Amino acid sequence: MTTSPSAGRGAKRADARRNEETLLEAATQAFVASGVEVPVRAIAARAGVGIGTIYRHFPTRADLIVAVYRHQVESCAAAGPTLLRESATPSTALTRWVELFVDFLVTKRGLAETLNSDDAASTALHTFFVDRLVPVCGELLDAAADAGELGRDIEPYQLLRAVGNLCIGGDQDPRYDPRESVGLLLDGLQRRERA
Amino acid sequence: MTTSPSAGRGAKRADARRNEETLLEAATQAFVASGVEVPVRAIAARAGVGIGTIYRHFPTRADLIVAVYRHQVESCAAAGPTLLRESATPSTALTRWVELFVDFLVTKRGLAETLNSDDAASTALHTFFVDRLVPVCGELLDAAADAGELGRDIEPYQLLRAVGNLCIGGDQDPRYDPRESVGLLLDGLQRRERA
Amino acid sequence: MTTSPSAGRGAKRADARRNEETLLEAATQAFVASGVEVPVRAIAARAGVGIGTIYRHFPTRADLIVAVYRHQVESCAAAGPTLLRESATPSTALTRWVELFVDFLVTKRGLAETLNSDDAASTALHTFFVDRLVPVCGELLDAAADAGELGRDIEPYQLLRAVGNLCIGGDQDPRYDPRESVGLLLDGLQRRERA
Amino acid sequence: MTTSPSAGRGAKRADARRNEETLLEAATQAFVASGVEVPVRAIAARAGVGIGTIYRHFPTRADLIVAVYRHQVESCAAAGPTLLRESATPSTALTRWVELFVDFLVTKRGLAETLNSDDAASTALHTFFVDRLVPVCGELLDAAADAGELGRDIEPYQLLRAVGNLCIGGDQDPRYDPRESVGLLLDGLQRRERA
DNA sequence: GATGAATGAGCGTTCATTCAT
DNA sequence: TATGAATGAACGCTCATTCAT
Repeated sequence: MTTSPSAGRGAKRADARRNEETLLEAATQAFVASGVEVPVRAIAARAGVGIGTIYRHFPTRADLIVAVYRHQVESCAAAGPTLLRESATPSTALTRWVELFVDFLVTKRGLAETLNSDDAASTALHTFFVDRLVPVCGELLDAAADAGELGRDIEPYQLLRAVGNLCIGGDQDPRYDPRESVGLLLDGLQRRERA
Repeated sequence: MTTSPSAGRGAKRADARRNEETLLEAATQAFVASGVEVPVRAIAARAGVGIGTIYRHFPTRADLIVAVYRHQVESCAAAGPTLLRESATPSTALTRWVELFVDFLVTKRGLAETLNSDDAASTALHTFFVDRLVPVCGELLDAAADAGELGRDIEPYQLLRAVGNLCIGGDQDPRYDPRESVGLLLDGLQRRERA
Repeated sequence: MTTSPSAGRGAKRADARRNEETLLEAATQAFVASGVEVPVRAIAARAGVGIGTIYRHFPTRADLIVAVYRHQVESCAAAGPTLLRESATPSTALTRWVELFVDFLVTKRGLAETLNSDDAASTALHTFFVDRLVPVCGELLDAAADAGELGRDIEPYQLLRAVGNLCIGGDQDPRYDPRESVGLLLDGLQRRERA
Repeated sequence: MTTSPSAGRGAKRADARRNEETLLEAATQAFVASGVEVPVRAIAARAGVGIGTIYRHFPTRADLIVAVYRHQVESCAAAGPTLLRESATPSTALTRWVELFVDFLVTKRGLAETLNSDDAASTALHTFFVDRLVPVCGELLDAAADAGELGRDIEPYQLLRAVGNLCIGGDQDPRYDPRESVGLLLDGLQRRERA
């Protein structure tokens, strides 16, 4: 983001930085169009750069995916405390936060699927999501529990995984609505006793 | 289409039949070890047969997958009416049936994932599951609704997909328990009012 | 399978003979439908016999092809002397005989092509044709030359190959007519002097 | 589409260009040795390059075949008008042009055969030949007809096919001489009346 | 730093041929 | 003798990854 032309050793940086931006945009589009498993070539072509350039900036596919979604994951993480402050109840904050997460996932074709793969690239991606979102989710769950609004104990990781899973295939199939599923899950969470 | 094991009028059938069993076992193991997308060669190697043998018995990957899981899906489908008869309430029957389905899915690594893929083979598999299980699930839901035990309307397909999704990655990761997720979902289903 | 209790060693023969007939018919049809390169399996399927049966009767593809066309090649060979006797001039006999040969070839999809291949099977086929037809063609050419009706000397093998080649692809392509080509060739043969 | 060897603005082009040459040479040799149906792997091996390199330069087999023969077909096409100008009579020009075509075909083992195949690659090749050579042949035929030197009407496509067919197997077999066959055919073409 | 040509392992699939039944 | 199940080499093709320019 530093545009200062004077910088000296920063000169190349500006170029590289811009290239990286281009790459991220292209990857974002490619992920939307073809899923995160899209061939690297396709991303390079979309960005109008050589394939080697991708590998220079992002040695593994995970690096690229993480980079593409970093901002949004950060936003989502940041939204937790905010929602907690601004919502009427912790439970409402939790619901709204989960909805944010779902909105994010269902608009990223193939992302939820990839979070469950077990190749090296996907594991790194998974780790990134977990590291950033589990703590936030934990705070929301704790607050709701402290307020006595939760009928059950649940680990934040368990909840995030459940929500993430429910989002898989959420586009493409008109007979399946991830939001409805997540709604049920959250209802179950708040229910005090079982039949 | 005659599957009766006694029927074959040819002498060779016994041999081929046994080979097919071997193949199915190998495929089952391979699916568990590497998911249903495992290369055909790997299955052949595991079974100790030539690659052509696989193609003779199962011309498409979908044929093989369906064959591998047919018995268990049929069992699951058959269990629906039985549970409905033998359980104290339709709601209990539904819960138990879903648990059967979950038990099936979580012990088949990669199966739940594959149900969400969109290549030809996976689509056939998906269709097979849907055709057999959606009607059964629908009966159970209807019975529970008629008994006033359901707090929400839900389409059987939607429920099955949600449950199936929650089972993804259910083994392998000790921090995630699909049964807990499904329990929450079912609780949410029975909940009458939302917070 | 032998139902005649009396027959002795001739009993099996009849069966095998009939089987061979069936095979030849099936092969003939298959050759027409898909060319002589049709997979062995397809011929077996068409004949309703096992694939092993083909290999028992016809160890190589050439054996089968030769068997299929033997009758017609023999007929063609036999027609030479007859035409020579019955035609007004040797030259007319030659023309008519070539026309017979052309009629044979253009109705056998892929046969003319195969006569030019160089794998083992095709070579055997080629040899069979040459052995039977070259002498006949030679007699006709000699007779025409003796009658002073030929403007040029030509070896019978050379002529047969030329005619055979002109027949390649004679079906299928409406823009090419082998008979016209052969007509030109024969005209050229009778022409006395060149421009 | 720019084929000018100097034009490339990238440094790498020279390298790739040379590699393409190598590929074309290897393909030419492989076609001669085994026909144009030679496996792609064999061409790659002959060129000493990876199989992917072939696909990079020539996405389909047809592209490769056309590339291999383009220059010579173009030369042949270009020779038509020249011969017409420089020959004593249109008929002589036609004869010489056909001889050029024959010289080309008989030195490309398997090429004439392939022109008659019907797979996608061969069809493309066929089309390329037809598109380039039929018009030229047509001009020569027209000129000869206008000069009253032709005894027969013939379509240029028909003539080219006949000549092409006569060249099949023209090497390899010392008993068959395509040039003699073509000579007869051309004689037949000029002959005014039939016996 | 950027490029994109080259690589080659790996995939699905076909089919001639063998051989146990 | 007939069968057809089994074999496995071979093919076309894709694409992640490396590396010379």
